[in-house]
Amino acid sequence: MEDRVASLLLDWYADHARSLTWRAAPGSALPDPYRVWLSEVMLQQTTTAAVAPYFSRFTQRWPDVQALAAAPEEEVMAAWAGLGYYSRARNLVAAAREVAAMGGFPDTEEELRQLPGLGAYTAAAIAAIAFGRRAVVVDANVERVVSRLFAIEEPLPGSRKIIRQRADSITPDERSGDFAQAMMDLGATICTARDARCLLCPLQEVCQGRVTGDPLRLPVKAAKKPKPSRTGTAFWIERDSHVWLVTRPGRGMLGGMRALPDDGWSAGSDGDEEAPLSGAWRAGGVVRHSFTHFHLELGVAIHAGDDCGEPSGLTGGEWWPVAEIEAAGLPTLFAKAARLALARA
DNA sequence: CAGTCGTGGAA
DNA sequence: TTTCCAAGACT
Repeated sequence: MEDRVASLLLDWYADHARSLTWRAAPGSALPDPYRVWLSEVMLQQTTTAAVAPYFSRFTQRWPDVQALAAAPEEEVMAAWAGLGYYSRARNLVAAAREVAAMGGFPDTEEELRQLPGLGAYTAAAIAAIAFGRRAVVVDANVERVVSRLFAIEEPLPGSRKIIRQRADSITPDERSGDFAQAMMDLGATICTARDARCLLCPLQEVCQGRVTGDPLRLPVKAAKKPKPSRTGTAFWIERDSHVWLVTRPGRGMLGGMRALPDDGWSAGSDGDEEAPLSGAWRAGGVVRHSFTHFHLELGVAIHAGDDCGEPSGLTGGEWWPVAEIEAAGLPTLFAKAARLALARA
């Protein structure tokens, strides 16, 4: 059965591959490793629809890895704003500089794995897709498809080991890049998390999950913890058509990103409501935003004393032209807050 | 190993 | 409204 899977899947892929700008046509020449790498990093935990416009902007602005390596990190971070998981952007720059110094991308899974931001999945994906190497590519799609295909009852994440073994057993020696992308397309369009459209599936005749019962209940997953809810405050301080922005510490939430000053809210505790500046404040509204592991209700406080003397006590930030706030590269949470403040100004 | 780390769309 | 989840990496 194992060797049947690749054949069935690759045949299906020839006709049903999704058309994505970073992807080569099935069976065609190997795509540019730079574009494969960039797309794979952007696609980590991120939908193709969200990635598409960012991929276009990045490749237009930085057409190759040398260009990206030469870019100021700050500009790359700002260009990444809104896409989330910002450590990816920091690692992207670091990896680009390593690759540029090496004279090009390494072409083995093991070497790729050493680059910052490349884990087991991404290294395997690039080795297979960009360099035609046989690699066992396991992402959430593959986990789901394999769990159903082999009717694996053990719940995730404990089942990862057996899933990898099973994925290895069906990965072909040739065209493993197309095979990986076919598995992901199958998981994205047919064998999805909320549906199992078995009648449309090219693997229906070999799928054990379909025979053994309800494939939708696979893979079994451990229950998730409820998200806590936190409150915090962001502060809008405007003088002479400029707003005070800070750059957040490199590590942690929204690390390295420009932001409005705030009162220290975090996943673990509410903000302390302490303003960075004395004087009168007025309420600018509330932003509700959900992160991966907690909900945040962020109040926006607007400084009313915009005609007093030079604000003292403001350090570690910069005055940013309000008219160019879009170019500041604020993460979505603070972009929402800024929008609110500007609407109430 | 389990927690941290964004965001927007779908149900 | 709330939950789930999408081409995971890192600690």
